[in-house]
Amino acid sequence: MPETGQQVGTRQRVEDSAALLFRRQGYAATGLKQIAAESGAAFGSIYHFFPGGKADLGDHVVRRAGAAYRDLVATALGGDADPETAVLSMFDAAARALAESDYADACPIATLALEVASTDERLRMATEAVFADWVDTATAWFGQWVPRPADRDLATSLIMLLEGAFLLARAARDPGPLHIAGQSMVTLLRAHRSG
Amino acid sequence: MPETGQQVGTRQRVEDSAALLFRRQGYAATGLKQIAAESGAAFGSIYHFFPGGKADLGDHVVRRAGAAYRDLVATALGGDADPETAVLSMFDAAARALAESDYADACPIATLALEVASTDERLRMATEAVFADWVDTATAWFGQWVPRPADRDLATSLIMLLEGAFLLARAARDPGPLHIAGQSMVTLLRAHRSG
DNA sequence: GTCTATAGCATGATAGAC
DNA sequence: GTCTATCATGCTATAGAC
Repeated sequence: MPETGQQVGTRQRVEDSAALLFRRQGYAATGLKQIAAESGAAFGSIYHFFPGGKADLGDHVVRRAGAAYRDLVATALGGDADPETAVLSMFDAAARALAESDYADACPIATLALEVASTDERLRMATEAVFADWVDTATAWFGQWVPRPADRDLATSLIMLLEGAFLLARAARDPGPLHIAGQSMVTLLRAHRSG
Repeated sequence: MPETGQQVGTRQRVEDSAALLFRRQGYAATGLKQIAAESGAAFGSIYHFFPGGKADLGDHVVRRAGAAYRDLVATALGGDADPETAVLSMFDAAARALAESDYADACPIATLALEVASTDERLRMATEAVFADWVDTATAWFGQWVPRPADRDLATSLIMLLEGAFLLARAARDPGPLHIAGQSMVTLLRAHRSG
């Protein structure tokens, strides 16, 4: 079934709306009826595309949004030749996007990940796979300038600082933490390049 | 009404159970009936002590658990004379506590903070106040060895690394991120002391 | 594939007996 | 202060017409 024209199918509209709502208000607080209303899909269509119900939809959304955000961050990092400048501009871009969305669009899966970590093993494993993918991607990027195993430690610290900064920035409605995180990341990179 | 003996009142049992459940499964997924059952209190007692209902209870729990966790971290940091050793042992203690709770007890307010950041202004402000209090406390601690304004940047990075590490560690059921975060924090501290 | 209706069960909140 | 019953509403999930 080839896509004719740029029309967006019902399934994708459902996934997009679910991703947006899970990101902004979390998994438990988002109802399937709200997703149906937001996406313009009939309630029954959700169960047509995701027979396993909410958990099935959540699993798909986590993996799809996770891959998309990895590409977004990889693009933000890859544009520059100097790694320190690239790191700073990536955190700046994240800060700008967060403020422009009225502090709603931070990490697409962090809220859900914390909610399900101790309550839903299937969704927990989906978030684990996404974070591992992000760390792998960042490890390969840092590997251009830093030897093992420091590349992986830097990559893990990058994700941790970004996630922690998103948390503080959303709670305070202030982009400041993201800029501090960027500076700290530059300091860590310098220490590992000279050391 | 003086406390006679070490009996724990109904109000505190409700707060304790709510704090535990909010921490492990989040705010939206935790029902008042579950809190009543867990604490052994009658359902109506919750509304007796918290007339504003769930939001009222959540606000109290966030501030109380936030202050308790600040004291816990401050104690973990303050025990040692050497700041680098103190930072490492604090992250080690956090890793141990997390693993021993089967990756359930990480930050007491992070899940709730992300859930309410864009949906409940009163609770968002409660989490903002708690994080600001933590950063202030850590800033004063770093101020013993590092001049302004680096003390505040280090304090913010400490909280961000701790929160990001908790997220990755819970998702992967692995304490590794907390140890990497501790090492990165030591690197940041060294850079600011020599620089 | 789309859409509606509804079952079965939870929720937050309230009223009122004791 | 404690406890129970209940209301109105929401949820996930299912069944079945079209």
